[in-house]
Amino acid sequence: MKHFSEISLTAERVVDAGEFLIRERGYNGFSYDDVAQIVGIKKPSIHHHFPTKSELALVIVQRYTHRFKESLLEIEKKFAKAPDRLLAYAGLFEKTYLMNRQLCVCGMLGAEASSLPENINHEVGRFFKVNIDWLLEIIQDGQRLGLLTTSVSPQDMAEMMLAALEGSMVVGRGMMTHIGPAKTAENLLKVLIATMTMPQV
Amino acid sequence: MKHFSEISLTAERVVDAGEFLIRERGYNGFSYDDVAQIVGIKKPSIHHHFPTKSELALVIVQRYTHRFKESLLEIEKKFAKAPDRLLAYAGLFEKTYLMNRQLCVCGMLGAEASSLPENINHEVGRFFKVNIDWLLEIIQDGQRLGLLTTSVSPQDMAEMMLAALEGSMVVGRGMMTHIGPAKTAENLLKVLIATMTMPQV
DNA sequence: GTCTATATCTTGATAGAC
DNA sequence: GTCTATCAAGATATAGAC
Repeated sequence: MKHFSEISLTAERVVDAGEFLIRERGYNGFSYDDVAQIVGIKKPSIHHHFPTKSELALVIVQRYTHRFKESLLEIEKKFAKAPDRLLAYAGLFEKTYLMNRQLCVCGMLGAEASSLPENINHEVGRFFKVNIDWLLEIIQDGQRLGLLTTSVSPQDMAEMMLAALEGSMVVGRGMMTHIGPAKTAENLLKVLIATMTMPQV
Repeated sequence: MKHFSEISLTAERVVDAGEFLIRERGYNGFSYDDVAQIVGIKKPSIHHHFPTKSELALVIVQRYTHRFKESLLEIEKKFAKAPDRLLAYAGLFEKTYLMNRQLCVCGMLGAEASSLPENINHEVGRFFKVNIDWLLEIIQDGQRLGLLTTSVSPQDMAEMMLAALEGSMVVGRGMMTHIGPAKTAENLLKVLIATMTMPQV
């Protein structure tokens, strides 16, 4: 199977369409014909670029993770303090969520995990690990500088943050309120910003 | 369509199987044949009880929400303080999540919303509203008594809590770590428990 | 690379006998 | 209520011409 960085222009449009459909309807909710209609070519042509659906999904997730990592580097360049970086991080999810409430590719695939090919699950796990690891570093840095509370371990805080963001999109889809990743991160940050902790009686 | 409280014994087993399959694979990930095999009758018999798939799903969500509300009342009886109630609340999700990482029915359907019949989405929205409303009351109570921080509005805190719990199951599915609703709630509570807030310099 | 044609299987759903 | 038989549609996938 080809790496996502060396595929043709048409193949890239196929991946674009596939990513959109996964965000919108999930792996079990779209077909090769849906992809074909978006790209504007026939079904067998999609198979020419990606013989099986799982191969297509795999490339979609790999490219998604790769791009996400690039965005994380940009955030580190652009923002210095942990709270600002975390807000910008939430902005990555918010960006696509604002487009018709599109889910995170791996949020959707994570939910569907039990009915997905194992190689896809593995790749989704990698995405989450990349996220947790990055958050971990940012949070450790923030705690060291006294910008974030130390009442929760960096690992736990990272997991909590990711879970809250992924969940805000899922819940937001099912409701009419304005809940979403940006708002959720903003509120979460309010309680994660370091304060002199003196438990009440 | 019959109300879930007045269906036959067999129909109830169909709903049981359907709920399990939605939690496990999602609406787009199971078929009437899957249900039939679990219940131990043939496909047309399933149609006899629930003519269409969306009707079945609707009853599943309605019963799910009803049972969830009952559990919420039990929590209020059993626990007095807001933090304890919130931990018990997370326990409701943890209970099924421990069984092979089963998702919340509405967490799954919320993710799939864009490819679901509108009446199902409406019912899923109702479930989330029930949750937010209940959390809102508990949190308001906790804040009044000084048990929970007031640095976030009750509404925002309720949404954050629900999002974090739903998300923890989605992310937990895609990873090998022990992330899940109970652990997430525990950590979230650590930063939501009221403290004398004195912002650091 | 793209197409038409086709194979094969699964899906949600119905007809009608018991 | 349950079954066998069947349907029409849609799914993933392949063969082979252009």
